[in-house]
Amino acid sequence: MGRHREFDMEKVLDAALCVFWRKGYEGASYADLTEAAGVERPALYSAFGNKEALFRRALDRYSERYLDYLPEALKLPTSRQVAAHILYNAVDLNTRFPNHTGCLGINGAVAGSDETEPVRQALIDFRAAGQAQLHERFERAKAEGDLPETVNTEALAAFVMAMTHGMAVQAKAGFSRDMLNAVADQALSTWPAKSS
Amino acid sequence: MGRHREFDMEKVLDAALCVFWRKGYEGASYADLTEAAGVERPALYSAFGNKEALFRRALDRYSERYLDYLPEALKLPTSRQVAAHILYNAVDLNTRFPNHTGCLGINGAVAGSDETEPVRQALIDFRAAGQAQLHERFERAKAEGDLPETVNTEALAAFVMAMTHGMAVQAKAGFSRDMLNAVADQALSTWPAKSS
DNA sequence: CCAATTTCATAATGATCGTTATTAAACCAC
DNA sequence: GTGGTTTAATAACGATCATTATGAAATTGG
Repeated sequence: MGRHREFDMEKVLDAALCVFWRKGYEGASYADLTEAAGVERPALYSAFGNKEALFRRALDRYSERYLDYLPEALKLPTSRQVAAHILYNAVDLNTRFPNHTGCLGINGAVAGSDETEPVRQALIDFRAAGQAQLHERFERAKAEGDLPETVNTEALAAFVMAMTHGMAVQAKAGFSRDMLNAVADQALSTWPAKSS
Repeated sequence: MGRHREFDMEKVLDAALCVFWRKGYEGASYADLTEAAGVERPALYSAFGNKEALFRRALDRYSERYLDYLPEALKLPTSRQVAAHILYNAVDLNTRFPNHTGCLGINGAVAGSDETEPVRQALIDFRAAGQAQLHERFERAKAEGDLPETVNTEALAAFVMAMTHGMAVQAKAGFSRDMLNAVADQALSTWPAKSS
């Protein structure tokens, strides 16, 4: 019994996601969030809890809705294809929406006040999870002979992630899609080949 | 005439720089700044102006005190040495101080509220200036035959900068110096050789 | 030594922050 | 329909934000 909820929680979450994506965790105020969502403050609190909980829900939704290219990439046959798929899709995602360029995993919080520390750590974990999957995939590639025995797969995964982070910063700075694709080309230009 | 200033402006500026370096522009409050500097609020305002002006002064000082490796790098004989000098020195700077890891150019502001927009833009310009110098140096390298005629020097400069940005994010996330050096190794292994 | 001037420290400014009482409206079971 | 329950909207909460009056302390020129 009781009154029915009048708003669509998914739409509200999408609106909040866009605000966080654009302004980051600390830069997004409840005034921004409620305006974007078209809902009053208490509705956000009753539906999602506090700001940190809302951000975590938005981050989850970000994974589900926009990062499907990551599991896709891991299924590709060669490590180079995996990396290329990730980098070019990251460029696409980082430049597709003029209202929120870059990546939530970076824009969300790189540095901030002590109060934002749990969110900053959540984003560190979020990025580390992607890197771990990539690392694992590269280990498999090494076992399959797709990568040389000498390669440092952990560093290689960190390198690919560093590229996505760096391009996300550049996308947020207004770099064009073409420019970022050229940067990705460069990153892939001499992928470690199985020498001998 | 009049009373003398009792604090050292350079030391106060250094203290403010460390706070911004650690918490970013938006995450650094005057409570943080005054505590670190050991001076009261009105002293900061009378000496530097408002928060934005203080940040800009801190950014200038950051360039002078910590980014001397950039002009050093540009003087090196080959483009590969230039890039290597930049990347390894960036790793060193990003991991040298446990209290403020990463890079002010990134930690300062990637995303934020609308109020922080001028500072965000100043950091974009700051990073663009470094990239432009690098681009120019690579153009010279091409003219000297150090780089192939076919290379996209703008994308190459953007690639090196993307690496520094990405590694700065990772340094702020707690990556070790050794790990980041391995990432830099990887970035340089993709360096374009003058084929044939 | 006095007057003018500058810096200092204390404390207050209005605004905005994230978070909730509070009350009216809408719904279901009975 | 009526009572119990959930949501909606208004408005307020204390805390903190960046910024600044205010007045005492300190210094120099006359």
